[in-house]
Amino acid sequence: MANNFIESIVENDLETGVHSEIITRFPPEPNGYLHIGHAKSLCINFGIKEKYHGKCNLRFDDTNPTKEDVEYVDSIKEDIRWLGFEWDEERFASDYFGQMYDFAVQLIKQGDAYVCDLSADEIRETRGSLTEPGKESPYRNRSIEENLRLFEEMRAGKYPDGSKVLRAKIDMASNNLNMRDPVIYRILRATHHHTGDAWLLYPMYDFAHPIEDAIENITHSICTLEFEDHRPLYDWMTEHCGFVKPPHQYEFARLNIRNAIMSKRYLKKLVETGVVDGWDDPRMPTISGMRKRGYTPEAIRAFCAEVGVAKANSEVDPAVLEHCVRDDLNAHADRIMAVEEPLLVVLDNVGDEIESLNVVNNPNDPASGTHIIRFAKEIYIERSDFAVVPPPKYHRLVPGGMVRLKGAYILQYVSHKEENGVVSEVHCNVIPDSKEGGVNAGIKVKGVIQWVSKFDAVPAVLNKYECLLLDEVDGNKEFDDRINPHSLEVVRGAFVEAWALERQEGDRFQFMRSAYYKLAEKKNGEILFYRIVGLKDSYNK
RNA sequence: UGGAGUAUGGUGUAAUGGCAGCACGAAGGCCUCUGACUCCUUGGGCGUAAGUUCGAUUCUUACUACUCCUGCCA
Repeated sequence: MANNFIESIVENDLETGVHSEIITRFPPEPNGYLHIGHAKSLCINFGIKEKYHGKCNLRFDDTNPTKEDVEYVDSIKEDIRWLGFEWDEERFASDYFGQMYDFAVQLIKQGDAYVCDLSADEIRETRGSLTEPGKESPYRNRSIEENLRLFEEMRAGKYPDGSKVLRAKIDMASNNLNMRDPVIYRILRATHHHTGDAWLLYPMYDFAHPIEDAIENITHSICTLEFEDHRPLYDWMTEHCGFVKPPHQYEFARLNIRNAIMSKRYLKKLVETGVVDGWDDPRMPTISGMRKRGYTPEAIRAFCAEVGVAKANSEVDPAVLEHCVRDDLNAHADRIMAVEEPLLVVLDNVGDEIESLNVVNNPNDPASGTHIIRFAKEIYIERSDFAVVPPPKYHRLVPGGMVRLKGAYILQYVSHKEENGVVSEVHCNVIPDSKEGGVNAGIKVKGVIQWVSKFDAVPAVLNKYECLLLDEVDGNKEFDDRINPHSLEVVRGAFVEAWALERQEGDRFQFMRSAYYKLAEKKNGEILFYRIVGLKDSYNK
């Protein structure tokens, strides 16, 4: 059953025998890190591979050496693997530079391409406008022999950068600007990250991409909407290069998330200007940033499935993404307890002994196992979990009230101390035999709160990263006015279970006082948590 | 009259010439050793106008709105 219009096309092609095997491709230009928008494309292309038992190639579309770098190809591969996708062939567009050159020669011989001496400015000026046709280049009707010689000389380095280009000879009067004799080769003396200095002639996307697809026998070349106008040129290219069973291009609307920065250009600027720490800064909507912040591959893939594929431009509510993360973490993340703003609770009827308690790692997942936490006379609870004057419907500890310590006993209020109007200490008694399974375990209490033993608490740093947001105040499209990076808020004085220290880096944790967190790194003996996403809070709203 | 594309609840996305479904969000409630989750309930939609038809969200036309297109970027 097709989930979207592209899958419908694929299924139809399969049923009618147009294709017996589906081959897609993911063709990033290695000029930046992958972001959540790429995840959508990944899910579409690899999703088709998986669903219809086809293939999907990873191809680096590296036709512009001035913008590309190996750092990016490495990161892209890492991110795709992390998301759980396996590509079939791994290629570089630059692997085909030799073949592309031959196709260019073929076009020249067919009279379908010519060497043009116009400058970039002149080409722009003679291209016409949206409403007016362009003017034909004075070099348009050079002889095939002359074009062949000139093109060979361009390759040999006889001409300086920008002095000559190869153009497809199509139609300067076309309503589609892409068909007005598009440039297909330019001279660029730049060292290529993959081919070094082997070439100083580089093909343009519109020429290269259909050829790359055709060489790899791609059946469905899926790209974003802005390439719709390029499709006639794509088809012209495969036809004039003589491919008998050419690939076809299909377009979908790119992903937009409300208030999130999704443009690679802007993301790059954030990195270069030092607004963020790097492409993997937890505030970045990059795959690596989201990974660092604690998002799971499963959550990201679920999000892409939820968002769907269509041709209408839209803006997804970030709440959908947050829901997908919560959903996955709720099912799979181990729980620990933590308090952000500690309040000391002294248990008057507890001696100096330490009691080990066995608690489940994840109540939703029996296979997740258990771990030991230690209970003692002095514990910390969250400051907001005690209220001298409770607001209506308060479900936590109040003077005269009872509350359960998660994983341990029921607590009964005895007294509290205040300094300058601030609660400094609370005294309670523990209800005997009120642990799970105890005779008093069934006592109805107002609620359940988290706690950490004072002697066993591990100091933690909570990094409350928030997403980078667009400032919507005036709708100004200018970059600098729209970026509104939330400042990093580090909360010290927080404590987590000692058990957290024993965990492996990269393990996922939750503590659900008011948010989800992931243990991100240990630094200088401290544990660093990143806040991923807020929970719904039916009390505070 | 430049060309191309799109239009379904607040958001995203389906299906269909005949009851418009799902998810997120929202509102209310039950439950709870996570005020989470689960569960229950509620509200909310086919851009406008004509036409074809017994019947149109679906087909046709016009209109309107939005997006993309004048890189030797991809």
